[in-house]
Amino acid sequence: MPSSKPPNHSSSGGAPQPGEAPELIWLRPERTGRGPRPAHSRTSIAAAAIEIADAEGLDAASMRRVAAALGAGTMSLYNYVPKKEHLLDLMLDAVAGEYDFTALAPTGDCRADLRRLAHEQLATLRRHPWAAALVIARPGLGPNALRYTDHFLAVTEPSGLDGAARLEALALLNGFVCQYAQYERTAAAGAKWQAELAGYLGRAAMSGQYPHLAAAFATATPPSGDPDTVFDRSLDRVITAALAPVTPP
Amino acid sequence: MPSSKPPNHSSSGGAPQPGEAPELIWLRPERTGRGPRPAHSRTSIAAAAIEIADAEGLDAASMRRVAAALGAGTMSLYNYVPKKEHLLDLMLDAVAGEYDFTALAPTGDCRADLRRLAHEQLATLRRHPWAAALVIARPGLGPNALRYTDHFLAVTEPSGLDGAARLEALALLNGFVCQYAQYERTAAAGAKWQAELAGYLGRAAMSGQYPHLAAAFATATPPSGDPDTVFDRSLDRVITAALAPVTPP
DNA sequence: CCCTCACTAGGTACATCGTACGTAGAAGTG
DNA sequence: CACTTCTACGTACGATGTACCTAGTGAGGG
Repeated sequence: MPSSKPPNHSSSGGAPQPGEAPELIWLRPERTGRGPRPAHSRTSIAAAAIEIADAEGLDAASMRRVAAALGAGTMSLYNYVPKKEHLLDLMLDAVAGEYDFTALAPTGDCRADLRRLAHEQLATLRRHPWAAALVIARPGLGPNALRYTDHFLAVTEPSGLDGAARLEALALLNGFVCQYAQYERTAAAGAKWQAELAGYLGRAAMSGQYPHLAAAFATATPPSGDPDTVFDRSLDRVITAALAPVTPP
Repeated sequence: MPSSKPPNHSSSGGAPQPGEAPELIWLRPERTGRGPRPAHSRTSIAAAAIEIADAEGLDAASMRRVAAALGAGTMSLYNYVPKKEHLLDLMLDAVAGEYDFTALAPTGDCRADLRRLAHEQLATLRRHPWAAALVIARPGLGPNALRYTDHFLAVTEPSGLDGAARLEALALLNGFVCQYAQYERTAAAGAKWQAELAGYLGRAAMSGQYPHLAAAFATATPPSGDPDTVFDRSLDRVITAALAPVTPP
């Protein structure tokens, strides 16, 4: 369609309409009003994709599989999701929509609120093991992600930090929780190879090339309590770091 | 070389040999001694793959492309790298081998050493933009990664923390630096869409659905100094968090 | 009212990916 | 020497994302 659309149509408010289609899926209207009603919605598409990804992993959520799960032809999906990337955006935002922000309403105790929020986030990421890697890789700008950001800003209001610092704190905490979820995931996946891994590490430690590693292993207490304990311990440190005033000294 | 030749070839020393081939590539010997000499080495393979990934992105480093860059047939590569995953392992470990640990030798000032190490790591991740996502997703157990771990343990020895706590600190710091590198990457990639993104966020803020976000934007100072300043500021906080004693209260 | 055309649904086709499998030959061991 | 065990590589298969094309539908302007 090289026929350039004339600059009519009074671009939608302040939206910069550079040339053709916007890159962010959130900038495309879900429905324009003309033509037949779409048979599916973004939320139903995201739900179908999430169900597949939860059950069989992110790779299983291919365009074909998702379309089939919706009872649609493969290429019909491209009317809703111009690129596979955008499907991931929809999935992520749907996951971000699982929070119950009224139950997490700010209590005035900033640290406690953040702890609860982080635990909720970890639970969500455990429910959707594929999500952590995506959250790290992509910005997340859908309506639910914005709602999450807004909630975070509300919770951290009593901290005395300004907006920018609180957004940095959000990134820090978000990153930590995702990281931890990822760690749990690889640890669970690697449990089968733990035996050969232990042998490998043991041999590496005994090789003398890694003296400090060997020393650390010698004084290690493997279990160190249940897995949530180590999360809580690190979480507390990260919250402290995130809420620290901008220029301590 | 502690890998003493086992008297019987049924079990290789302390390595648990569950059924067939080990899952970690580091558990397969690079050379068994029998048959013709391999025409390539793990390091040369990793170097070729890294060159491609640096220039054209991680997706361009396909088995075919890497094999062609080595002047080998596609399937020959599978003699060295039984799975694509393992190629990524090789690449990551080669990147981890770029550190000059003698130049980063511990000085006794734990915080300063960690700052230098983190800056070196950020520089490395900027040189190889694809690496951050992989470091987050995979454990990293090759010889160079182990050397890095050992160095980190050496540097943090004066902190007074035990081995386990220092490994947690490593994960925390590592995660933060990778996260930051990823953020830089997506920010750079999104610079083109910054205009439409700004419009989108502005409209979202004006919609009234995100009051705290709108307030934060209203008081925002976009540049906030050069990008390294914000890294340094957060890095300091994360180092503090990572080195905090195990049970503060 | 009906015409019109933006929109939807869906099929076919292609390049590219990872990799299973089989064959041919070379280097080390007995 | 023969035998074993490795390397090298071509062919082939299933899966993926998606460009392009054909129909058909239903709301808007005349």
